[in-house]
Amino acid sequence: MTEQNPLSRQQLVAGAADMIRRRGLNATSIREVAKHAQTPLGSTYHYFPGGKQQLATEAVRFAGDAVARMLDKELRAGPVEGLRAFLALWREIITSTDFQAGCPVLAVSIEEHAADERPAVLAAAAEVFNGWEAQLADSMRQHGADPQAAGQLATLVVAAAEGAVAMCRAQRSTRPLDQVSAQLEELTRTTVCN
Amino acid sequence: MTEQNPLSRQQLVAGAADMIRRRGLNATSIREVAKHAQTPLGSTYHYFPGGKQQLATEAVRFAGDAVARMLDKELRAGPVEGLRAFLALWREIITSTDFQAGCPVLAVSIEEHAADERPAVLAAAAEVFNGWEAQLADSMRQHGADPQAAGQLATLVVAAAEGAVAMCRAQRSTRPLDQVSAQLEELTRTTVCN
DNA sequence: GCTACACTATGACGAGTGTTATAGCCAGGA
DNA sequence: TCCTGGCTATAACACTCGTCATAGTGTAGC
Repeated sequence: MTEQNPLSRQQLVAGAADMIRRRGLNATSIREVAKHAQTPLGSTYHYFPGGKQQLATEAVRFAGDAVARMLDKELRAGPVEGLRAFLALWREIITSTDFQAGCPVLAVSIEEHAADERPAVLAAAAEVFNGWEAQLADSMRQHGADPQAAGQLATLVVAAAEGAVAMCRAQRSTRPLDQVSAQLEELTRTTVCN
Repeated sequence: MTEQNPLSRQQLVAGAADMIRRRGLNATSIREVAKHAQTPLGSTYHYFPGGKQQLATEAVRFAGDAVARMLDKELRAGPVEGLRAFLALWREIITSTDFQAGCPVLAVSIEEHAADERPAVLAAAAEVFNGWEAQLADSMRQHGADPQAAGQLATLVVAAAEGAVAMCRAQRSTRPLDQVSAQLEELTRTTVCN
């Protein structure tokens, strides 16, 4: 078996994303990511010469792309259906892990970085957030929503979903996300059918 | 000077809260908290025999109480004014720290904990979130809002604010919070004057 | 005076961290 | 056959971490 290199690489990235969304960036060590992916520690620095920074950045992009692909597919049925799928995805993540996992993009956004530098992983997180927002807003606009209102609502959707997921983990309850979901759906419905 | 003991203790708690909201719980070491508060490391374990767990728990409650007191005061002018103050506080925190600081309660909610245990710090975070929600919801109800709608909207306010603050840090821009603020204000206005 | 006790100073323990270096493996091409 | 180069194995470096123990300080109350 020759070309299992990219396979190991992908497992590393996926494993890192999974650990980051459960424990946060700082508590995710390269050693444990490698062990979890059954990959030697040395290979990590072979695949990711940029070290932890690069691995984390790719993990954020990986998770962001997975959600974006799902959004792209579900939004074809309309903005409300896409929103519902987006919220259902987060609900599935927190319930299927017994409130242990959240969003790796959020996790990365609130952790340490020196005052003067702007780590690549933060920039990746910003891009992911912007991408989700753009997908949701575009879909609303294509269904007759006021362009500015669509942009604002898309931001609210992402912010409320991310915040609600964190609150669900703290309270060990899906109530925050469920309550937020009901209101976001209603808002989207009225914004689309303006 | 005899009774500066509680002063050191308070500085430790306040410093821990500040570091947690900037770097997260895991990147906040007791050594650095002690150094920042100009307190010996040994004193930390004198004041907080429960170790890091206890210090973090008190820091979360400290930060939560500070916001709760502010909310209590500003909500006396009405739900919309209270909401405005709530959102302005977060805006001030992120701008005055050049997007370095966020919410310690959120930070603590998304970090590591073993699958079987439920750390005290997580319970404290849940209480803080519930407290903010209750304050906002009660104020809306006292101003004629539908009880159930008030509860839902209060949850949305806290979730959206927390999520928006994190997004602002990632994007180094107050835009997410500003857009979310406009919509939450509008929603609160229409919910109160039902 | 002197004891009691809140607090400090200091150092150590074992464990874990990111990162680097070096030697070794083993399939593919010449 | 040899050699090359992607990958692995292993160990080490120089930290930092939470926590504990122990000896020492100084002030308050008797």
